[in-house]
Amino acid sequence: MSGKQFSSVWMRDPRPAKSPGRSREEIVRAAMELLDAEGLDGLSMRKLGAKLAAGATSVYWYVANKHELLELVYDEVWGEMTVPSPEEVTWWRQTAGAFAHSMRQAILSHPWSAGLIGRLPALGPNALEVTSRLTRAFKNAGFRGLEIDYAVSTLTAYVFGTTIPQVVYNEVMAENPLDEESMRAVVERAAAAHPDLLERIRETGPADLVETREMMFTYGLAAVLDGLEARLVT
Amino acid sequence: MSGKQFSSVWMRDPRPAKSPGRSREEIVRAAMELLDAEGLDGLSMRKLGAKLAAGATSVYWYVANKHELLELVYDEVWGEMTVPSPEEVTWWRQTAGAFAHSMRQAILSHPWSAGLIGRLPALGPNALEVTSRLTRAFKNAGFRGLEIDYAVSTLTAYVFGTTIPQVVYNEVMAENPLDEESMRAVVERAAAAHPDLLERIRETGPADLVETREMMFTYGLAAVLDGLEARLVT
DNA sequence: ACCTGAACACCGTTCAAGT
DNA sequence: ACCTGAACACCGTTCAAGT
Repeated sequence: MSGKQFSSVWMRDPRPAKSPGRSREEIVRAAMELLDAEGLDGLSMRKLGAKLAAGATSVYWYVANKHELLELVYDEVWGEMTVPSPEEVTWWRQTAGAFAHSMRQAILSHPWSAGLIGRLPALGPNALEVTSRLTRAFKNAGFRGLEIDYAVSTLTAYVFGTTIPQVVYNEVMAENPLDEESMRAVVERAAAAHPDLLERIRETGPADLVETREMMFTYGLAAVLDGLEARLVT
Repeated sequence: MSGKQFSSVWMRDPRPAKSPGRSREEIVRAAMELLDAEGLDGLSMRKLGAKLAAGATSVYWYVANKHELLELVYDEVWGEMTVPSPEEVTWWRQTAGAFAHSMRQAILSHPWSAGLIGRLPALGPNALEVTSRLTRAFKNAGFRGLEIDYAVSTLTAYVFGTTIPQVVYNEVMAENPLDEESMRAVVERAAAAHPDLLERIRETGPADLVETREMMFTYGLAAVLDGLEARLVT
């Protein structure tokens, strides 16, 4: 396949970290600032070095390569997702719903993460923590055995699957100098061969409205949770 | 945000295409072969030129830049997804299920597409065709207004969300020289702080078995369709 | 232990020049 | 109309050398 070796950061022991010089945390923080400001393509090892007021290659002392660095920042995004504790919330649907919204929010806050999801495994400590808490929540709800896994992956799949396209859409809109009207003209021209789509677009209105997006997300989420609940009752 | 201009291929008129020299189709085909063989990082404009027995930059005559080329190959993946016609299939769940499986299969057949999903909009003719057919299918099923959009996006979200992590997982496994047992050791070490996850892993067994994956996909799909159906009946 | 600079092998893209 | 090669401005990464 893609010849290069992989080797995740999470599969090797980290540096001793004596602390006199820079730290891994500092580097990760700087990388995230660069990413938030300039997007995925805006992050280069050289720019990162410059931002740290260091030589272009000093980052390599703390991180084996760029791939590892991306794994680290990706896990930071997982760190912004929250799963309420059983003490805070009693109904499992409330737990699942709160998590889903926080996951969506984390990705929207760091749009570059959408470009990472298809390339990095979610194996960092934060990702594991989130998965673990979700697992416990579904177990407490009464799910058993494989159904726990089904529930967890169906829920996260829904959030990924709805949020990623939205991030992409946001970027197209942001980077295109088209005003709203001519944008719509382009879309309609593209959809001209598909009257059904045209009808949908006309009826929906501008799909970039925040509330519309939020509503669609919440509605689909309810459908997914309903489907899971049906399995729970059976 | 990410300073660069965007401008999708689908938003500008294509070259006249007189046909004496190379063609856009030929280029797209060669690019896909390169991608299938070497993955996303294996595709460079220079290598593509070489594969076409052409100068390194001759591709630029047919395509404005690499981003456009990626949009074109991405839409080819959409071209491999199928939505059964109403004549072939009468029950909407059958249509949705057949589509979901073909979508999953298309992504698994071209793993590099997983790395594209978070970066490109699905605005090509094939993507529109698929979306249009899905829209009609849900409409025929009795969905109305916004619920059609909810249904379409919930379904595709589920497929994206489950298939992408699987592709990534496959790649980690393929590129890691770890045998199955030491791989498991790594995972268990990582999950040591999370007994719930450990239990799940132990109970599930090696998660890379094709049938296990297929089963999980089908099960979660049923849950999603149940959730949609509940909305349909109401 | 940590950081540097030079160097290597690659990129994507532009453009004047060829046919 | 199509293709080329040289050139530009960037990459990620290695490594000997510094402190």
